[in-house]
Amino acid sequence: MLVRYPCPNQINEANDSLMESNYEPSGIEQLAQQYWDEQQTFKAIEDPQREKFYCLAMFPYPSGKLHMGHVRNYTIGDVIARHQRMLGKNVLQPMGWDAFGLPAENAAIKNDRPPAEWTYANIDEMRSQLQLLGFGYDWDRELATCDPDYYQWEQWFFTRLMKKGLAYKKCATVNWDPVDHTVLANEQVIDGKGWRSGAKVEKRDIEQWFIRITDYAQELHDSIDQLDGWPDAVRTMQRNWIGRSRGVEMEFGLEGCDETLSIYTTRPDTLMGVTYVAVAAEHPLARKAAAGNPALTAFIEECKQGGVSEAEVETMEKKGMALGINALHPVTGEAIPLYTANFVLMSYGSGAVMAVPAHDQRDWEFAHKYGINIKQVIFPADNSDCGVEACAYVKKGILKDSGVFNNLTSAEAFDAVADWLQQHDKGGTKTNFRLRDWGVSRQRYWGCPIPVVNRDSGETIAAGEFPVRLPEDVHVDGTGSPLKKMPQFYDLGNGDRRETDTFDTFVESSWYFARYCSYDNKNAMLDERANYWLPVDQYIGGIEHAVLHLLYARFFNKLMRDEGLLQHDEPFTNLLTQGMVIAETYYRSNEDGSKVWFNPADVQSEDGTFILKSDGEPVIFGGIEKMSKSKNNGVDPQHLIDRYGADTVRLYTMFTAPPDQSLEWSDEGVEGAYRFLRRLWALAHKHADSIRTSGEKETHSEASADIRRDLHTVLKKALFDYERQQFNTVVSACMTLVNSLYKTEDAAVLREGIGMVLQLLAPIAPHMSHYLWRELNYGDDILTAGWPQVDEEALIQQQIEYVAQVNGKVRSKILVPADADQAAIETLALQNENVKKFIGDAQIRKIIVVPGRLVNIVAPG
RNA sequence: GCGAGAGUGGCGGAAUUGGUAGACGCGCUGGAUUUAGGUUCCUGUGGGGUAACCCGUGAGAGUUCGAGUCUCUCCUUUCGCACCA
Repeated sequence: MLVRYPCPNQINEANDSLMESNYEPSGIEQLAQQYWDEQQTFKAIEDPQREKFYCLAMFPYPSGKLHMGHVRNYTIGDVIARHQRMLGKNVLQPMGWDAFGLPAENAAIKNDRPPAEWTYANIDEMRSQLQLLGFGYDWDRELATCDPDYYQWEQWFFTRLMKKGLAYKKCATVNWDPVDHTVLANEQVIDGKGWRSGAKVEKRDIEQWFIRITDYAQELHDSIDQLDGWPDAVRTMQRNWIGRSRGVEMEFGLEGCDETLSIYTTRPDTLMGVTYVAVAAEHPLARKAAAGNPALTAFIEECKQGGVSEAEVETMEKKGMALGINALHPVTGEAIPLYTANFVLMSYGSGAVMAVPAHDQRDWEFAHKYGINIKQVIFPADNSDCGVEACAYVKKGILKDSGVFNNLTSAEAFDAVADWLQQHDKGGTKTNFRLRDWGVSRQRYWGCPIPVVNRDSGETIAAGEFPVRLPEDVHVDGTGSPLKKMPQFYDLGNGDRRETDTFDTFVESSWYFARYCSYDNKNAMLDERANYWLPVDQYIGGIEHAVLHLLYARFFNKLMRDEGLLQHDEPFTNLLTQGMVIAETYYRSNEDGSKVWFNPADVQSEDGTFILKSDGEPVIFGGIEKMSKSKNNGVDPQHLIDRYGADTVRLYTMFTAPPDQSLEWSDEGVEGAYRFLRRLWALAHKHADSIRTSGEKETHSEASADIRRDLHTVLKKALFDYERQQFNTVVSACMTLVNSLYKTEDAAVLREGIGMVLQLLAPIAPHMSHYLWRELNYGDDILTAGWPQVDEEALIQQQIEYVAQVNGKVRSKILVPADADQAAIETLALQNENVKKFIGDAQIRKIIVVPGRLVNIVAPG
């Protein structure tokens, strides 16, 4: 009997062996998963004697069903985890749920169902889909961020930060929907209007909690240098986001009052060219000036409109209005007009900027629009012509018309201006960061309650007991957080009111990687096990998280370290940023300009146009976009698993594109992946008997030696590609191996080659690899069978084919004995007829030999 | 607006990192098997040319014996921009 364990789908087959039938994935996938289950293969146990490997893919938001982006993300993670396991490491690969967030509230409004219920149902559905795909998770460690056992530690930790002064309250600007009376996320602001009400969104300042990430800006910036396992693009983006800059901070006086206005600039060399100062519309100076000035009042009202996102603020039309008050230049004492402008945000720095139109393009455009003076003070060092009539001169140079700073270079002027300000007690140099403190308050229900109590006296105190439990039985109607309507939640008596804001969900995702290590600890946030597993050896997730999530997680790691909970400085040693899964989009326009999107599966191409299968009428091609519900271009992984099995889905996502590039969906491509697995299955089936009984390296004819050289050459490349995580070419290599093996009948070579393919494929298509490994008598468990090794002797060849070039162009190919020296190679090349022909009468200037590759004869004619 | 990427056959992509451009797969051509369709197997497949050869990696310049790869300019496109996750 060949079947070692029962298979429910195959019991009615006439033959007992699955090997005798066509490739039928569901049976072998169930068997393999059952085996891993029984063996507890993926249960992670701390063992200081073994080298650990912590492999983590970013946990999903439980939005409903798994989508292809998830499948891709978790397949990459599982391939890496299984590969490391086969290399002998003690692997931890956990899974959990980033379960708080806005979509649950939207679904609650739509379906009149509490967010908790919806979330837990989604988690159940998605968990079973992940299990179908055969991912090797230690499910004992599963966590959900909406579980009080999880978020109580976050609440406890926040109160520790409060005690250290690392958490504090201040005013910040939010998007306000004046009709729904609710705060909107940037995502909910569409063209400056609320997404549900359609009302024009306003800016509003409210009190919120912040965490002092700026206290760690320097360390977060400097330790990027240590992250050499991260893509350069991500490191650069983080560096730019933190935005360390050296500049000067100074005080501008105000005409007719004792107060001063603090302003920071990275270009103090242009200080003598300042011709106006702009403040935010919410700035006290602007409000004061607006009293009794209807035009200015109206303008300030207008500035309140629109959203708060930086992209929106930076791309809108720049507008301003003079306040009729003057600032005083810190050096000359000259009166400088004050403006209020819509692009200056109150919650940004001091809410005021100095403007030098001659040397900053945005200031230049603003000055032109409002007829403000433009004063050039920087000139090119080489005296070349550079007027500022057409645009600002933004380069550095020599100072003129700058009083005591005349004739200095920009660099010299930087220090001279800073010194002057310092001596006159008006400012000095300052290192600044673009990074702002992290606002963590959200005026939403489905999140972790911020564990503080507001007292009648205005005092705010930390909660004393954890968890501060979020009530789950609620009704959400879209007009603000239900918590605000629940005295049983917030009213603590004696005028004490529990905070009804919740945390930004980025707080939960900033420390989950550590909690997996101490998942069952009821008494502490983390324990010693965290120091065994951390840092995460391989982190995998979308490039869209390059800045925010990854920066916050790095920050939290350092906070936890400084609380004594962890030892290491950085949470993620290696980072792989996977690309998106994209597909074609098709639509029809409605009369009102809105679009109806059709799923690509329902569209077919006919004579270069696209038609909907159901009605035969044309649809418009909308480009290739990220798979999404809104564009209706998603592919349901469940259908694919049902039809082709998990191995085909996994193989396809690995084969179609390298992990870090976007993956364009193709139904034909899935067929191709399925075809390859069938071809491998058929090859194994054809030779099953001889493979089972063959020893390795028994008979080797010359033809077999050639095939073995091909096999090991391809294996060498595949092992290299595993190391650099380029899995698409690993799959290519497996296809090449199978193609080669179809050309031999040598049982020993077949046994060696098929074993090689199964091992290379074990991380990618684990079910079939597991099954065939046992069926063909290679061993009990392919995961514990080690990792294939290249036989260097098999690679040796007597003659090497060289490319013969003349002047860099390929003219011929020559066979060269493997031990030939440079002179012999040159001679062979020069003897070649075609090479001779192309040299002709020209004089040979140089001959370049690249060992093992090519010879290039330089003979320009 | 600011920051970071990406452009290679009909399509997805490869090129051992400056050394034969197009591996592997999809699609397509022709053939075999099949009652037929499907499956499977074999063959060919960047463009031009009878051929010798010539031209080809978004466009244009540059460095080099040699450039898809390095440098500069431009074009197109994707991602992020602090309350989507």
